[in-house]
Amino acid sequence: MSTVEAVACCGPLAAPTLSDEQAEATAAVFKALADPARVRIVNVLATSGEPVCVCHLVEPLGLSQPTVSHHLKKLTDAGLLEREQRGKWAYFSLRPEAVETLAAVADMKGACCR
Amino acid sequence: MSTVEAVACCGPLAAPTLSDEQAEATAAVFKALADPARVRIVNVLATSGEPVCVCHLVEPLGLSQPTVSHHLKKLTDAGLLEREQRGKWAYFSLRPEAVETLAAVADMKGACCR
DNA sequence: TCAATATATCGAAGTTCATCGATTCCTGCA
DNA sequence: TGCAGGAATCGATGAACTTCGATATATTGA
Repeated sequence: MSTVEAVACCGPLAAPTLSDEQAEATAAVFKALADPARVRIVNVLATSGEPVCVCHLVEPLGLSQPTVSHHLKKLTDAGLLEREQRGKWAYFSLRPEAVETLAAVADMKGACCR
Repeated sequence: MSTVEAVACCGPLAAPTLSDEQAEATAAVFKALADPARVRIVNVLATSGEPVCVCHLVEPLGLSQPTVSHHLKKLTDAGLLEREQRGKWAYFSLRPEAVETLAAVADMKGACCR
């Protein structure tokens, strides 16, 4: 399914031309963020500034451990997160490249209206 | 369901604190963009610069008229689009306020890494 | 008022998704 | 080598989503 991360193939919403693949990838990136739990995860990682352990996400999210793991996988598959193994714990962080790309994809202030 | 438009309630991904309502609204905005057809619609509206008639969207999208209408409703309900009736035609355009908000919501360059 | 055209709504079918409990996999330690 | 604990995968269930054809609504012009 996701042989290549969506964030690496997506095109800006304001792109002059947008291929079918780019439109699909762009939608996939937004789909990765289209859930309250995943918005929370990204928010925690963005405000933390450093990698966060899975065990520190389960309780704040109020979801079961498998469900949190499921959401982390979706975000990682989309290319937004990076996984790092530290001993028996798994740490996740935002990929700086993805942060940059996402901001560029969602920014239509230049090309659009008026 | 959508008594209030999501884009009016959403909070930035990098917000220092994010209420449950904000997380939900932010996810709803991304969900509105989580489909290739809707990405295409937004792209057309962003590059067009002026309102676009529904009849000019059906053919390029390669979808049936009811399906295009469905996607336009989703985007409008989220607060991203504005509908304008011109005679028997319906014209849609990006809401400038939503363009501004979306860019701010997706921008984590400030709070995050580095 | 009636016919024609553009758009929205309805109902249905098939697919995808979120969530959980149970289980498996992996890592460090005794 | 075996055990303990953290995290990922599996299987199932119910909800939500996309898509279409058929139909309803709305607007114009005759």
